[in-house]
Amino acid sequence: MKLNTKSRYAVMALADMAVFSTSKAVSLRDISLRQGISLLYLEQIFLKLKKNNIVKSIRGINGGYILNKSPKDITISEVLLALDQKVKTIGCKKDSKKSCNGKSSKCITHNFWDELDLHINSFFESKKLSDLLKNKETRI
Amino acid sequence: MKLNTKSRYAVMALADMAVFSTSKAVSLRDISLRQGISLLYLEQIFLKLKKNNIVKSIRGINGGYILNKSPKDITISEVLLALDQKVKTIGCKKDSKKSCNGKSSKCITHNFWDELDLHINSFFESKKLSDLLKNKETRI
DNA sequence: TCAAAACTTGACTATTTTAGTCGGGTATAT
DNA sequence: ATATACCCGACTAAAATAGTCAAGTTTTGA
Repeated sequence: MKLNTKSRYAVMALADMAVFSTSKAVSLRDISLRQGISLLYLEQIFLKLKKNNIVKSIRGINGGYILNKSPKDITISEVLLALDQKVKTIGCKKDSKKSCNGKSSKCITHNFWDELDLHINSFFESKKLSDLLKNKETRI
Repeated sequence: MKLNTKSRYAVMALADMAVFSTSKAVSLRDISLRQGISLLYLEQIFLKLKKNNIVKSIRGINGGYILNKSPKDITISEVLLALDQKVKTIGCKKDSKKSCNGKSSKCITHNFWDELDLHINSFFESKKLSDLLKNKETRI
């Protein structure tokens, strides 16, 4: 059970932006150098962040990305969602008529997984980008 | 971010045992049929559960597995641990001298991932196998 | 005693996911 | 103009997942 690197990098990159500039454009090249994340990979990630209105882009020389909202208004939940990473612990097929594992009714552990999903997702919803910057002992 | 099926099946199977018998041996064949899980896969899973003293086995005809403790004394945490599935959200390499992403100090999001791990793992530690059986509306 | 039920174990494999890279764009400030 | 930086789809190597397979051993009931 692991968060994938794409999501982790997305959060790292946004935190970087929040630290270094909330007003003027930050280039992916700078983020790449500071955070040690592949530039090409960052492009892929920011494409999604942009599509989900978490950042906006400025093209051309001196261009880059800017946070679309204040860090205190950006939840980690919406960042993960942008990367298609909502927590989904169970594999019980909900889409079909049969609910769990081919059985006709809810499996015995079904409610538990729902509870787990809720527990994790509400954590992500409660956390804002600004919360990550609070600890002064953490550094880039 | 998903729990793997091995862990999910392990929890399902143990819940099945807790429902059907806490005293006499339950064969994997029965669990397989009731829960719709491959018998061969269950064998692999129960090997680990046994190694971690969560269940004990009885060989021969009418053999099977028995819970080693009361369902109220088995935490989900220890089940996942038996399946090598502790939650580990971040990939920052802690083992090397350099801590995060090749940088020499903690990355900006480091504490956040730690907090997340704690949040999830304490959930698993607080939940007992017996908690899963409480909802009378859930059925096999 | 002996066959069948059931556990034991390691090795193997197809499929899927992950973690990227590549190549060829387009926009824009200087 | 041209370098910088965003845009975007396609591709791929490596790892993880979700099992299966083969070849046992142990125990019990007939």
